Amino acid sequence: MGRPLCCDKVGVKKGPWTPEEDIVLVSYIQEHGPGNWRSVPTNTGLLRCSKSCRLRWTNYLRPGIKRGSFTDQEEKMIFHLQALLGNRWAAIASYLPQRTDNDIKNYWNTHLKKKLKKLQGPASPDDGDHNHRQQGLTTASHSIPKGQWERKLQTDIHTAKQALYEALSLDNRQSFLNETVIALGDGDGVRKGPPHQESSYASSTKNIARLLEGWMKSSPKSGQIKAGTAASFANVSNKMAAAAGQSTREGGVTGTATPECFDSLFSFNSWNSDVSQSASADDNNVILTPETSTIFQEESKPSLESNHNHQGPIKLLEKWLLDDASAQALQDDYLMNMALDEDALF
DNA sequence: AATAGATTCAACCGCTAGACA
DNA sequence: TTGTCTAGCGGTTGAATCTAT
Repeated sequence: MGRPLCCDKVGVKKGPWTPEEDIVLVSYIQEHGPGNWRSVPTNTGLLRCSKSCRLRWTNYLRPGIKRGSFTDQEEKMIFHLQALLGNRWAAIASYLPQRTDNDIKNYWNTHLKKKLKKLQGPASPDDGDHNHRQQGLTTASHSIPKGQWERKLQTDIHTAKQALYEALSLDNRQSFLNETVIALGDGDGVRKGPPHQESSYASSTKNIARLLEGWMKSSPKSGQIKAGTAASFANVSNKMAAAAGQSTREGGVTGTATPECFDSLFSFNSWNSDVSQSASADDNNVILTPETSTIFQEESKPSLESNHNHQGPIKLLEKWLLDDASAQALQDDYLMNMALDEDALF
């Protein structure tokens, strides 16, 4: 009796999620909360492995996710954080509450890496993503197993500090930022128009609504979607229908259509959390849900909470990273002198 | 208009850490 | 201590889409 495979190849669907599947998943999580992913496929009837469900939730359906182009500040933060943390996308994502690690990773690989290469001019044949870091860190994530490279990272933390200091030093910092901003704003850094996925998804949201109407009339195939899900599913479908109508009415399908749909879908306006507050800066693309607000506040970005509870250097660093205005106040001398003790960071 | 190459990003895969028995 | 299981992470892939010719 081997261990039951998470993604049993037989009978497990792969590939892009359909809107119907999304709704089933959202409905289920609305009702039961996230977690216990292993039971999700069983309880919902979704032909997906638990991993796939979790991924879909965390990367796409989870409330508070902002989609669409990254702001300059977000890009700067990613630059800084990547320099500081390396390719630890989940850690980086914890500083960008509205972005998923997958999003940040993709954005780094597709946009920022190139910007960085441009900034640096002709680079070594090695990966550009590590070039700006100190040699001590360069190969860490490539050739050293995770645990070991963590240790190496700690060993080399002072080297890293120096690298960061140099990058952010009084003279360099401004120019670094300027260069960054210039490079990031040089046209191709600006996304032209909404991502196609969003519009296609948005339009499909409308389709879901229609589809669901039919679905509600002729109840789902038994076994396809479990009974417990059906009630909230119906609720969701009604709201989805309204949302889809709204997105259609509001001047065609745009890049913001999806969040609007979801926002309307859950008629949620007052997610009073740090996440939503930070989201409010440019929250036209934020997906928020209501019932989930209490559940998800804690769940959606667990690391956030712990980060916010952090005191000391990491807290200040966080402030520096999150608050452009405070950046000046937290200059290099602080960065150099702050107790970058390994325990605080890792 | 057709095609090829480039780009994007959602999803998958494999691995690891942590919890638990 | 050891083995099992689950959740989570980072790297990679490939289909969809865009852009250039």
